[in-house]
Amino acid sequence: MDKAYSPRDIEGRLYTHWESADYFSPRGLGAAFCIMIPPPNVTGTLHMGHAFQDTIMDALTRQMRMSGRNTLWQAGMDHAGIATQMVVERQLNAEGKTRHDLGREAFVARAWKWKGESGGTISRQLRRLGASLDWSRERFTMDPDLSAAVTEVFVRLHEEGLIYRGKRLVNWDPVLLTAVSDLEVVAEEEAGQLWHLRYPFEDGSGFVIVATTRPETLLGDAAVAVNPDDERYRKLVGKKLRLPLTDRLIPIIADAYADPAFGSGCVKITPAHDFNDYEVGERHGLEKINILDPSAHLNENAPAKYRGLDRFAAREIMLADLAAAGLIERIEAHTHAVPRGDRSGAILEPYLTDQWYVKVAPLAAAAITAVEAGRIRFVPENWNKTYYEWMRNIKDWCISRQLWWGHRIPAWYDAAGKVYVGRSIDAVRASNGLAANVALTQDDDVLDTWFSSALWPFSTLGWPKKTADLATFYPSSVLVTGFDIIFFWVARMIMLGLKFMGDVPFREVYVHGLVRDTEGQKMSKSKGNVIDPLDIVDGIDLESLVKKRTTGLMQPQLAPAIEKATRKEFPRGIEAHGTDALRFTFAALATQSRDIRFDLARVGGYRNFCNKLWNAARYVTLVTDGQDCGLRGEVELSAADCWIRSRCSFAAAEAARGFADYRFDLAAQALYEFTWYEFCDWYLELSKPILQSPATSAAALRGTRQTLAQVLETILRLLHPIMPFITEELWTRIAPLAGKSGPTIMLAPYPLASDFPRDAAAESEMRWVMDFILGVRQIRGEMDIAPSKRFDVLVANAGERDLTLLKSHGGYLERLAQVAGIRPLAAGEAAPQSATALLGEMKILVPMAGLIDVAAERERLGKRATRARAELAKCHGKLANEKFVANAPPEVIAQERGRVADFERELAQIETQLKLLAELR
RNA sequence: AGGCGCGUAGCUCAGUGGUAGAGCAUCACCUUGACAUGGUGGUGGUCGCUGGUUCGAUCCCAGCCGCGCCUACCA
Repeated sequence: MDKAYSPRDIEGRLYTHWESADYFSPRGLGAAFCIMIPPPNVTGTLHMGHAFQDTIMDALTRQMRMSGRNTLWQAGMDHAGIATQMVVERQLNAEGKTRHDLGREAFVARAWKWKGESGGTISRQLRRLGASLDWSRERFTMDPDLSAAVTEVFVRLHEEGLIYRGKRLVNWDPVLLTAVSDLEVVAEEEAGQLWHLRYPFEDGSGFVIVATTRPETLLGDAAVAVNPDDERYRKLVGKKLRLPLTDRLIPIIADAYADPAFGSGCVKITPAHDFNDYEVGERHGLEKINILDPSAHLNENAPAKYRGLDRFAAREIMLADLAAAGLIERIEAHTHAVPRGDRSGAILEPYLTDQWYVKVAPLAAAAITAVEAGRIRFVPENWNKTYYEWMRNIKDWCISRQLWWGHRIPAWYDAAGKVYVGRSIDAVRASNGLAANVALTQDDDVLDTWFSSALWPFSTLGWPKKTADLATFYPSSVLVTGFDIIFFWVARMIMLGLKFMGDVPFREVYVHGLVRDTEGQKMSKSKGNVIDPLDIVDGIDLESLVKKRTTGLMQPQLAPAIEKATRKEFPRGIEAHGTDALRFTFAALATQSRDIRFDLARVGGYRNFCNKLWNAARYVTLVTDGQDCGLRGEVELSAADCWIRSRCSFAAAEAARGFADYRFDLAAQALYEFTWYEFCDWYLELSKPILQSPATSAAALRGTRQTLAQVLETILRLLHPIMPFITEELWTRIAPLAGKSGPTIMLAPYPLASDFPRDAAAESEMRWVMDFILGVRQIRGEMDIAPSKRFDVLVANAGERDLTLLKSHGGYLERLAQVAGIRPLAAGEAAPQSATALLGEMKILVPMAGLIDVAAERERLGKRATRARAELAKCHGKLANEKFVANAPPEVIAQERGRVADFERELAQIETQLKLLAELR
């Protein structure tokens, strides 16, 4: 074995082996366990969020697979309507073309071609991460059978009246030229202005003042509203106003929507361009005057002067005209939320169009009940509040998109514009008695990507066919997701799963935090703080990293700042850490927190852990390979052997608990600590004196060798879900030594706490041994005695147990404490001038002659005395409090009394010692 | 405006109604025969602030300060 762990050499080889051996497919005899991967965008590349999430899913999947469950991690990808279409359009733009130059059919063909080229990227990256997805079942949301599921759901919902088509205001993206759902709107506070405009009375007797942030919309005004309770304006209701810049007259109406406290108390009502105004317009039967075309240029309903102008150009000219007419009362600075499209970044317009909607309320009611009844459990549980909050206020879902890439809406129109919904054009003709010669044209729109995503838990398993897979794997066991898509995806899967499968799509939803950079910033290309997870795995030099971060920016002017920050943060680029170290880091970072600040230093620490494990295995191999490991023959276990076996049982319990509670951080920590601090730091060292002593019996040799191999083999299995590669590599070497066999660690059983016996006696015995060693080390460390310096240690005041333990463990003590010899003081023998450590009643003495400076030892003891006195005072304070003694549970009081005794003894001994030092000076 | 969350060592984070922990960083010593990606021993915290409940609060409750996220928004 090499001296250092080198991940690069093994990762690719092992993954290929696993996949070709078909280890990822369901095979366990136990109950089904299923996770549906949140399908990544087909043309996407792996980012830190994916890597984190997929590590968690893989860890769960591997742990369950090892535990004998019939385990499926469903693979697949999403067609990502808008995102993919934008990418392909950008490619076309680079060629100087638009999608309209190609036409729909050719454009869609081009998108498929791009899917074919780029669609493999992310699955290759997932393989690098060690993700044990069942690739043989990989699905794509636009596969024929998944598309059929989409159509089926659409048609059935339509038949039940839960999908309808209607003309109403939607959030319109004038750049992408499509409607988007409420969820795709991001409203950010932006600095703007509030224009206070004068609307003159028809009779010229004055004016009212209205305020607006979008003055150009006045061309679509249908009224001005005042509050019915507003004394100032009550008399004006019904009067007519002359709408500026037009020749139209609009009425003053009374509506509670107008807030008397805001501005003048008068509000302009533009039913076709504002969601609130739309409602007011409906109440008052106002005309909806649409003044914009789809690209947000003013249309034929605007006065000729402004017609054809972009909304913002028109605004400037109109403001100038208003100013010239003396109709601007004042202008004030005003910050307000501006709605932008989450993909395009364009300012959205409320726009009057025909769209398809899902009537959500009935679906939401069942979905709320499912969570309330505990049929779905959120982890951490608090997320159900967020879920309820949204579900109880949910509005109808606009599902049509004016795009070309996606599932075409299964609706056809005849010449008269009558709409027919059906599974196919033939089905439509058949069920409506339409002859073949009746012209039908299909709806041009496609469905929101999230519509097909919502079906993912059952469409991937063959629905609407009643398949064996559906029977086995639906509902899936757990959904692993970020809170950012609870509304987009989780809620909709629950609604449609309940509707079409009659059961929840998953039993639990594990909601993890979002990966951010060290500063807590969201990682994004434009911020230039993105880290490619595979660059952590393979390493990347600084120049390549700078280049990666600064090319292809939407705003190239940011490049210098990004370059500077990158050079500062990673002066030497990023070292290679290997997949396992990255995965372990993700597991360790998987706390319940919402934000996960990614810290590269931590990966370094866990890379070291990999190396530690590697070298532990190297040692175990060295001392056991070719030796008798007790697989046959008599075996005798030492106290140390029993101790580490007992500790291993605890570690297995901790790991199991961590996995069961989705506390991967705690599982990772428990395994890290057991492996490093107990197995490596102590047990491997304890094994050396045993294995090297000529006095050790053959049975005891077998016992220790067997324990080394068995505990290490168990550690490997415990760690495998988090660190699949190194554990597999080492397991193939270690398993035979531990008497285990099998083709792969992947299918070896996950360890149980009951695999090793708990042994309280051995634990207490070894506690004594370790405390002894620590006591001597502490003196050595604090007294600056060179590690190479051997000295004799005396013990005083040793009890019977101390003497027994001293006798049986002398070998460890001398070796691990690096001392020449240990001997109890004879009866009546005077202790030489010594530095001391305490172990219960017993004193450990390190004679000072030639080793220790009196002043230094006095200082050291003084420090300890101070600490002990402070603790003692606290304990005394508590015990002096009558109420404490009266109310605290007896075991707490007993514990407190015990502490008093301990500290008092320690203090007394320290003081004796100090006095001794003073006398001998 | 409503909802949710956070504030613990220099940094990133665990944690518990009764001795405050880890990783990284830091200091000292050490090329000991698994590992310098290592070993040994240290340094470092009035657990955001103020009250309350309690025998006892970093933990529970209330208020405040600071920070963040989500939802809905006054034109």
